[in-house]
Amino acid sequence: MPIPPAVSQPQPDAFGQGARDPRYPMPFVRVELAVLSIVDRHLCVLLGKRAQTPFKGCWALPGGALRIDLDADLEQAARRVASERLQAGLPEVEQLCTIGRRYRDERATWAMAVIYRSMVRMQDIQVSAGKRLEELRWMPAEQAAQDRRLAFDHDEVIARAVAATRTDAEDLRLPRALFAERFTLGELQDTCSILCGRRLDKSSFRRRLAERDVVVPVTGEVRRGANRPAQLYELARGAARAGAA
Amino acid sequence: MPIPPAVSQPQPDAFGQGARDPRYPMPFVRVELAVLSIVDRHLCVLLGKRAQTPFKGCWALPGGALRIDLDADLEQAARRVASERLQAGLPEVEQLCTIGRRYRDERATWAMAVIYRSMVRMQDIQVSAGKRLEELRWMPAEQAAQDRRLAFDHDEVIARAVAATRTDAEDLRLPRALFAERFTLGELQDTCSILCGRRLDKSSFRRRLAERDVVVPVTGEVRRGANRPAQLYELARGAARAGAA
DNA sequence: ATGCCTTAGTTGCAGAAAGCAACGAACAGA
DNA sequence: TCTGTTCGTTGCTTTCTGCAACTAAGGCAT
Repeated sequence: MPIPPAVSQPQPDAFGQGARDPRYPMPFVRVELAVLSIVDRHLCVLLGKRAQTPFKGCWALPGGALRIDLDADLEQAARRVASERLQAGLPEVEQLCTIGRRYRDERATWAMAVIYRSMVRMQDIQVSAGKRLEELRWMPAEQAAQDRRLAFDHDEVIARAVAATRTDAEDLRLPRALFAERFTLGELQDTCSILCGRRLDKSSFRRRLAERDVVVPVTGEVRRGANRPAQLYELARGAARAGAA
Repeated sequence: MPIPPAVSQPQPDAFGQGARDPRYPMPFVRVELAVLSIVDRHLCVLLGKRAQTPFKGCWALPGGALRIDLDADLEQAARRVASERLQAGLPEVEQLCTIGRRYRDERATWAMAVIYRSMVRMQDIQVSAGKRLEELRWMPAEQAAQDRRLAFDHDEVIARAVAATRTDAEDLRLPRALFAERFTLGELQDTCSILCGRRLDKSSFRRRLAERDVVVPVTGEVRRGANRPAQLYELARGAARAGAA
């Protein structure tokens, strides 16, 4: 979105003016991350314990201020914030929603938060609390989605992130980063089952995978346990994200 | 989203500081409206012809700058912009997405647009071009969604708005404002068919309506034409928006 | 009044899609 | 060789949707 020319006009217009008019200050913009993962067979969200006011001591989604000098666009802002706060960059990020309102506090002006959602494998991300964070921890997402003690309205945001993740999984839109390069269909079903929050039927699950070309068998490769080995698969290119109905 | 206290810190932090630091200017924020309606049995989007640079002479979604002095939150900003640009307030608005990036132009800094989507009945809204707009017009949405001549990336935004409207209609999440207080099932099906972009089967459509309690018959009322009269219905309270699977 | 045309509303059936359950296949270990 | 495990498939039931036909209820022309 380009900035309109700084023509001096009495008020901001539908299609122009006002951008640099000091009488119309712009809000404070932050980017927040809803990083989800599966920990111990449960969908979890990464939360940080705030070391500073406001909401000092409360758990909150990690985030940071938008830096228009550093970030080319919002998604890159999300990635920068991620790499600064967490020790690893996020693979795929998906915009979830944007919240903006006047602050009720006495320090009140106006603040916005653009929320990005991302799924990662826990082992791919180094969980270490950045500066000004007392702690960084994986919390059960369902639970966090109802925890009114979270900072701001992050409980509602998490609820939306969980819902979006669920509908994605129901439609077999699977985030690449959540899986190893190769996997068995059993592992895949297990993961999807956790994301969907319900038991999945084996035969029906495989039928849907086949119909929508979500996965491709990796030729001639198997893995062994104390039983029949399982065929290995990988996500079909492109099909993962676009593999909806 | 509250604004953190204006403690002077060297850089904006994950959970604090920086809001008022002049070294970290905030972007220009606009609110844009994707107002959809059904005109002449076609899904259309309301576009304005820009009277000023940038994109002078191009068609674009109507919008306006966020006014943190006037708007309590983003949704209210969308409503204010609507009532200023169009002659009527919008009934239901739904956040669609947020776009933000550095501007490539020489006047470049950074600009964001929060897009809101709304469905209205054409007769409920006065289409009259506001100031600095050459013209305001309903354009076929499908067509506009592919029209690369639109200002900014509004073609893509319209495509997303159409897609969101379509999936809503497929799941029988129907915007109240699109319908009269009372209507026949034939009219309802006709409207949904246009939103979904496909022919709908009568019996299946009515079965789904019944299962999900989307509509309620208005007792003893019918309407007459040159044939059998039709039962009148109204949208079930609450069920319209939450009536998904 | 009778027949014809139109749209409203219902019913039956066929096909698609998802769930349920059982079966054989392939391995390790006893 | 037998057993226990998971893998992978197959057959059937259930559910949902789409197609088509049918009846119902009016207006209108004859």
